[in-house]
Amino acid sequence: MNYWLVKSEPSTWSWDQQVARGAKGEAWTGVRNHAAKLNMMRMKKGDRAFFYHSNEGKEIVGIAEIIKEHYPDPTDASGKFVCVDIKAEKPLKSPVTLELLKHDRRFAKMALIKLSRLSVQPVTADEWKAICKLGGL
DNA sequence: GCCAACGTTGGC
DNA sequence: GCCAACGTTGGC
Repeated sequence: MNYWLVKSEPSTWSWDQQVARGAKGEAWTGVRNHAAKLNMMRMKKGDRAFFYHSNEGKEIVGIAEIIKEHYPDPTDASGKFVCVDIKAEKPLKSPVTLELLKHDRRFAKMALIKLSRLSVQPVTADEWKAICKLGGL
């Protein structure tokens, strides 16, 4: 299984809204960046992704599961970009903030720290485990 | 195909 | 609200 991190501004699409969608999940649309697109194309059904709130909160709030692999983004008229479907799996017991990650050397290589604008990014198994632990899981 | 101008993201 | 980083666009 591979691990990922996806970002959303809570004012646009929040973890609570994701949870409210339940098992049917929601299409993760609107990504218009090729690096992020390539990451989405590498996602497999059953992969897990951290759900990060950018701008407001700036913290990882939950874990989502990829339930449908990439297909053309219906919100993209050009047809060049893709989306995947994800569903909320479970929240972190305590959110893990960007502040915390920045001050822990284990996460210094994460795209979240180094490439702050990349909205869909890979997470290593080690990073995944460490963040789950920090989040109380 | 280069590069300046411009737009967007997202932390601060 | 500012600005750094970085992606995209368009003139040449």
